[in-house]
Amino acid sequence: MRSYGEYCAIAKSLDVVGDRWTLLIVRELSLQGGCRYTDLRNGLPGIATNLLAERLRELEDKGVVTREEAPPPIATTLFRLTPRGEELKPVLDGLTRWGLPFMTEPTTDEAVRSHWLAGAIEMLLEDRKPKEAPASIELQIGDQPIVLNLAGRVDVTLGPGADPDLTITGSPTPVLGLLLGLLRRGDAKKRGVTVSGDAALLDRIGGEPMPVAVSG
Amino acid sequence: MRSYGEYCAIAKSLDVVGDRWTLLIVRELSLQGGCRYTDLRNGLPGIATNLLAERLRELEDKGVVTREEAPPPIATTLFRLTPRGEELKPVLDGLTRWGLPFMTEPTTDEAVRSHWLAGAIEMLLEDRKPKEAPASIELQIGDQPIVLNLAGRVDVTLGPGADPDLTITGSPTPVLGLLLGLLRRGDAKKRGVTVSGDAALLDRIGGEPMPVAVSG
DNA sequence: CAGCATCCGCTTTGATACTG
DNA sequence: CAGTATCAAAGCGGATGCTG
Repeated sequence: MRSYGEYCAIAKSLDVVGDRWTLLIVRELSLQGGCRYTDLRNGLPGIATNLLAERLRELEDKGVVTREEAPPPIATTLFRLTPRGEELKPVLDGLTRWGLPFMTEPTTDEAVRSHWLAGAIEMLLEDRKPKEAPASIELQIGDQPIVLNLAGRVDVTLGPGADPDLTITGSPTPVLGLLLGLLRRGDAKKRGVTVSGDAALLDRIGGEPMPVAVSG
Repeated sequence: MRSYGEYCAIAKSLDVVGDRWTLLIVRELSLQGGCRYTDLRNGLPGIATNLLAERLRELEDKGVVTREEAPPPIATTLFRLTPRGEELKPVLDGLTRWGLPFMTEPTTDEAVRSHWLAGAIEMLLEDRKPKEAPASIELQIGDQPIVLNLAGRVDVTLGPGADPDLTITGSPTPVLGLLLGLLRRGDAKKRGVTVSGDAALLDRIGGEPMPVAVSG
């Protein structure tokens, strides 16, 4: 990308991560940790493969990403954020927060990936009864289950959980609305959400009040 | 800009503010408040005028910017951030922080504007002796003076201050280094910084420790 | 298959000139 | 002052092909 040529910290940042796709690549690496090229393509539907390769090279040059040539047993290249790259987390969090109001029900042509939602969920939810016994909630909303582990704080992992205490199934918006306490259980049910297990756990979690679209 | 088509808050944000120049336009309006078209052009050296016009229209459509047709006595259009636009501040702050390490001495082809630096300064500095009498420091580093008003907190304004207690002149990097406490007064002097007035005020201000380039 | 590189048509950007 | 209009250059998207 052509530099803005401004002696300004914001412009300098955008000189590095302001290109199309670049911050989304950082998002992938931030949410998923080390990724293979193929994992990245999967998490960035629609990116042209040459662009992905080029962006990765640029990010490597600029010290945001490292390329790890894994030894024989794995035999694949792993891309990873450098510490400097990890420092972009506050920027990603800021964009996540700001973008939440746009998260109305996904249209049919929109890609949905569980790990994209996992980041937002982890940022937004808290364990309101941190002294109670650990418990887990499994969400069925994307391409794979999302597991919320409650144990003083809310820890989010992907993939099927071992015997969750509560399972929630439905489309993204009302499920998120239910989790955030913006939608009552009855209203969520009307919008196709299924709750099975220890529903009391819903009162245990919650987020700061915010006017997100998921409530609408 | 073509939408990323992802059901992800970050991608949704970038669908709105991810275009080239867009966040810098938001920066201008955030730092300067209401701006005329010409003010924006001035704060965005290098932008093509058709692009500025197009971006402003898009931002207006998306509810980030409003256009105020001022009445006759002023007879000019004022662009302003909406409340939703103001909510981008955390994103701008995140980018400011992340970009600071890139702020080595500006090259000759880089534009320098005082108000770009003012935002970073206000974010980084604090009044460490909030109970002392109010005082002011004037910096001569950009296209216009920057005044730091110390009164429990550090308030930054542009334009010449009325009889500042301390005046600092020099090139941006060492002046910022001096302010942040990363550079001792002697070292700053060696790098061309002039300090005149109540130099004790330098101990009154300071920022959180951070490895910024201005120290180098 | 993973990790690219190349080619080509389309869109976006940049530079400049011009206008109410 | 606040924009349009125009056009060349750069960037992007999509398809395809190559290499270990």
